[in-house]
Amino acid sequence: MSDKIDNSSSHSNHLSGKKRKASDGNGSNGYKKRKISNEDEEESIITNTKDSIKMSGRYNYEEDDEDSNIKWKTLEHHGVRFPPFYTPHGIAPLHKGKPLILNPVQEEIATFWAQALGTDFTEKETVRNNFEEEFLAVLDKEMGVKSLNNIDFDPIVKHIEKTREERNNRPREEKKREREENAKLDAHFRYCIIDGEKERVNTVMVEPPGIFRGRGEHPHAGKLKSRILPENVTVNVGLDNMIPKCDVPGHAWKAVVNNPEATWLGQFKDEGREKAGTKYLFLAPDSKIKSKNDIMKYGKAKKLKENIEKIRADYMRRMVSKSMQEAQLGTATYLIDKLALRVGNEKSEDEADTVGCCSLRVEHITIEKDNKITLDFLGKDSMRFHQTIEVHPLAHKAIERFVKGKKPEEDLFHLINASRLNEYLKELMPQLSAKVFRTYNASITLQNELAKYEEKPRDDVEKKVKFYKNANREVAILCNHQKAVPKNFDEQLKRLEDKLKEKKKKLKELQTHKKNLAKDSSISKPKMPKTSNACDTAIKKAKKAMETEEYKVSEKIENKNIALSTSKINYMDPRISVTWCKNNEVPIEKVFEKTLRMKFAWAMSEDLEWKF
DNA sequence: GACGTGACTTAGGATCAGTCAG
DNA sequence: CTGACTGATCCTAAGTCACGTC
Repeated sequence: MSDKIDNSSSHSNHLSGKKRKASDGNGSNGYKKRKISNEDEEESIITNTKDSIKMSGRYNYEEDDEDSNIKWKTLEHHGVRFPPFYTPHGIAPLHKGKPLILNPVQEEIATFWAQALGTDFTEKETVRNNFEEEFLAVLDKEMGVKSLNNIDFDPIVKHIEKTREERNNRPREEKKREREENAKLDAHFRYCIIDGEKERVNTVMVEPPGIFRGRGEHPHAGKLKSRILPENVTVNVGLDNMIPKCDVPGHAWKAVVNNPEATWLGQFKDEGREKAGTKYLFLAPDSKIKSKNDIMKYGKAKKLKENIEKIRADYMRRMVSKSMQEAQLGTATYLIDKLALRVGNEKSEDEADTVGCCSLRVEHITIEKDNKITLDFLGKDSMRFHQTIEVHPLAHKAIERFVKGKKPEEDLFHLINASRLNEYLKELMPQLSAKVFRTYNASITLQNELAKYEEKPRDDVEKKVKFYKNANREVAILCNHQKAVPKNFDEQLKRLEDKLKEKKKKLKELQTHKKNLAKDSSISKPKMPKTSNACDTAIKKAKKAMETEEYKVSEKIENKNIALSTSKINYMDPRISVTWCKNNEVPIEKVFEKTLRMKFAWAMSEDLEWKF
């Protein structure tokens, strides 16, 4: 196979596979399907229909107009990687004390379970029931297994532990070699050529089989994810580009399509799981396409900023409308704006019960006195939102009106939904949708917080970075970005606090020593400065060390369950950070790690005067 | 409108790799 | 040299939103 993509950015016309030939015929449902004459195999090439397909298979790119959906003209890549097939270990679990001999398919599934054992996950009733149902279904009837509880997976667990140990204990060299080999394989799939440019691909491997782990109380947690084979995978390739070779022997892609209206290189679906959606393999965040989308996203948020007064006035007006539906639109928009809530699309019974603004139920809200309300619900990823907030008196009144006479399980905003709300937002500003408020509010919060910084000449970079992180934290809190408290948080904190105590003690000692020295300059103590001047220097240093520790402790506490990274990656316009850093002489790498600097390369050279 | 779904962004946790103190 | 810690990267679930269909 050609390695052109791997090691050069030059155009490759020699990617593996066969060059596609001209097309014929029309197909169905959104794609145009064509057969290619070919000696030994049939390949169907599917081309996106919509408008362009009118032109019998070739796009006339010159005619692309502004609002065309075409995302690229040429796209060439090596397809997708598959995880290795399962190698049976032959260890039998015990069924009622007797070895249960499994075939490789059964054994693989038993091993998934054994791998998960020992965690809370496998103790959940839903998980056990789902897994039991699926596992028993693949066992042979004659085995007579009636319950998961009758199977002892311990032999497999032991085996897994042993192999893990062995793998860990391999010589350093061998591990390194394996890593390098893997990196090489990865590199083969890691890049594509899109519109003549070499770009990184974000994900190159399809998901391995295993046990589905939903978040929160997911009704399907514990079900099986089946092995994805090339027959489940569709690849998207430029019409005149090489078709990636399917290098799993004896297998072939489900389809090869030419869909320049989409940016994915590959997509796959676990046909065994009805409710599972299509998964995609996309480009990396530093790619042109992703960057362009990001720029547009922040552009929209900035536009919202310019119109925010007008928009707020509008939804406040609606909030008091006689029409209940209008009032709900206004109030929901108010909450989305004020609390940075997500819009809240409807969800099915087959998902965890989480909500956003439009799907809030009466049971999620408590009306308090003094214009306050308490919101308590599970949002995306089953993250809890629990806050008591003072709202505008009119909002308070409106909410009282919506709640009246409803049962706890009824919708707070029963006359609207996410798409109705977004429709309304479109009237206010073209392209406006609910999520733009989150981007806007995150960005404006960061900017306002950072603007509070008045440089004290003596502030060093460390202090400035601390200030930045505090601003970042405000945004994370606004967006309710949380993380699990680390398992041994208390120990870790204690260790830090001990260290701080030590530094404090050290400082005290130095200070007393200095006083003593002043009384009697002949005093000499081991490891202590000899002169008053030397004391001053040492004290200064010790103070600094103490402050650093102090900061570590407070950061640890303040970030206990707050995730700063999500807002950095997705919400705060990077130009705010870039310009603040430049204006305050903070090296950008102190606040943006390497991947962020790559993702936001487009923002790195922004003018000092730029404002969100 | 309700509903399904395609394509994309957003999300937290797991894992990996490098670092640092003991 | 080792084990704990940390930051970066990987993984994939879970949202949003537009669009087509009925």
